[in-house]
Amino acid sequence: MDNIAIARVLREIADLLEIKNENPFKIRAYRNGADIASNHPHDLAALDETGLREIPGIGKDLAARIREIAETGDAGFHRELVAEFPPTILDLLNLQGVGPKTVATLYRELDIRTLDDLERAAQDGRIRALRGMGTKKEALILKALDERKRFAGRHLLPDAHDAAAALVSHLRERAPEAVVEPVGSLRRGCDTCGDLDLLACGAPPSLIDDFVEYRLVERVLGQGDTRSSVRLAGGFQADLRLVAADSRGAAMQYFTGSKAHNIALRDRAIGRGLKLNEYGLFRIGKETRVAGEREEDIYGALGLDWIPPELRELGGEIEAAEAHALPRLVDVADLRGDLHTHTTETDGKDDIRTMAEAAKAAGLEYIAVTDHSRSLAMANGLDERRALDHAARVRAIDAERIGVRLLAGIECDILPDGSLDLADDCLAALDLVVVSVHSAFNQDRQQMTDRILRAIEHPHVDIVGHLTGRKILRRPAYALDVEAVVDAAARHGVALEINCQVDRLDVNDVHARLARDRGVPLVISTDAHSRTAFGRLRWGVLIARRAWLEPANVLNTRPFDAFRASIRRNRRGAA
DNA sequence: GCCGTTTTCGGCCCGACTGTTTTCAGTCG
Repeated sequence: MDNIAIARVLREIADLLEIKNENPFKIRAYRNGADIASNHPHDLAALDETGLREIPGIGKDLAARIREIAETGDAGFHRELVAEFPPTILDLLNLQGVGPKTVATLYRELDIRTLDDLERAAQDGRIRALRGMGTKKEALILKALDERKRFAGRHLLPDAHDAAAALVSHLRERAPEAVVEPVGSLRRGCDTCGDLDLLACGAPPSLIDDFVEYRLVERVLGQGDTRSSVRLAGGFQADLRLVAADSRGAAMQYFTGSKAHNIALRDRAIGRGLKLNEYGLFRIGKETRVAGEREEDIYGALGLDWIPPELRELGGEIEAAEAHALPRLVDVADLRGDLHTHTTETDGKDDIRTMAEAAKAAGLEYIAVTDHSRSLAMANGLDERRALDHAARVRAIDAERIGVRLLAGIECDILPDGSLDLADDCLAALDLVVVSVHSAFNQDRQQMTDRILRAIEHPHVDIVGHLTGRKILRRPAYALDVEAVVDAAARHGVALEINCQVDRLDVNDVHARLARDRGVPLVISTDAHSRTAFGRLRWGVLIARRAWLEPANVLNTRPFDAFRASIRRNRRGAA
């Protein structure tokens, strides 16, 4: 049982307890446990009860449940709940406007167990007959059922950025005197976004009208004096909140989240006789305001350094801020090179020189040309002869000193048995070797782990590309013991890539932070297949920032010569 | 269910909006 599977059981317990109208704090404890499990870098199944209880938020009961799930695949407590309620009713919870109380009523009064049951009941007019419900609620349910079919789930980060930017500029035109900006998961740099949260400070109330009249609004979910939610064409939900200009810092803090970070911060406020909400930080009793205009002042009044949004996930940032020990996070401007690019020699769209010029225009000092190897036939992958000829062409252009330095590299396939796709003498003759998995994704966890470990042990390997193979919103990562791979990378001085393809962002923030903690160097690379792709370094940088990476943790922040000296093949005494 | 420099018991984050109600419960973020 991996952490995701453990998290799923805990989350289902929380949802079912909520439908059962149990103690809300018990529900929160389970939900918190699920969050801890899904974000924990180590396998919880490998920890004993004592080890589990050392994790804040995991106590006696949760530790026992997690052990039980790890050993048997399920928990007796979970089975008892499922016997009480059919698990299919959890689907109902995902509908906009349907919460646990409604689900419980629907099940108790009308024996509604599935989305189909619910649709029939709404169509037959049986919902409106229930106490506390009416025709509007019934219509809302039908609407939510319809939208669920069309807009499922989350969106890629860059899509969310584009949609938010267009909406922000619409609002800024209507209220030039106001400060309008994205908050929420967008500001925290999460790798997917569920909705767009926008904050407007010092705007007239009429901005709410301008918001709901935006040309892409398909449905208004709610509209009041200070906030509104809409559904946009394309599936985004957008939320706008208005506050006075002098509450901007408090509101930004509040609406940036994360939820867990905010709860911890408000808890800290209470401990100091203060109350924190979106309008400011107040002294309880006297109701005087201590801070509110600037985020820095909110954190400062709570005895903390200002915390960058990407770190606000309750992953130790509050303790670090208290100790003045927050990292100086890596920034796009720190990056000097890109170590994963393709050309027309395999499946790229542009030739070596065009890619080099584009990298230079993007402000980079060096790139590695890393076309595919032989076994990726679909991409016209290179055999040894072509790889060396291609390397000679790369070096010839580099010798012209065109303003960006070039490394002759390869993205070499890791074959299913863990051997590499090109001969050792060829790999030894290149400047940089990135190795990646492009085949046999369905190997079991042990096979895949052994496969990648074997590749890392190969003396000519410098970097592992897109380690987990995930395609965001399309396919999950393959089964892999990431911790074992990270430890091997640390032993052999191999770097891990943060791949900037917008649907990869692989490794993710959790794994990158684990790598940092174990002393594994990282690189942030575009995997560019055309001259337009260098701009996407910014997405990888967000992952790096969420992983607490400083410039020193990222090899391609170094100048060209220092970078070359830092990769495995060029280090003295490298394994 | 978790937790402890007020506490091993008694706390646990906060507010806006909607619909169905005549004062509030449910949902959401």
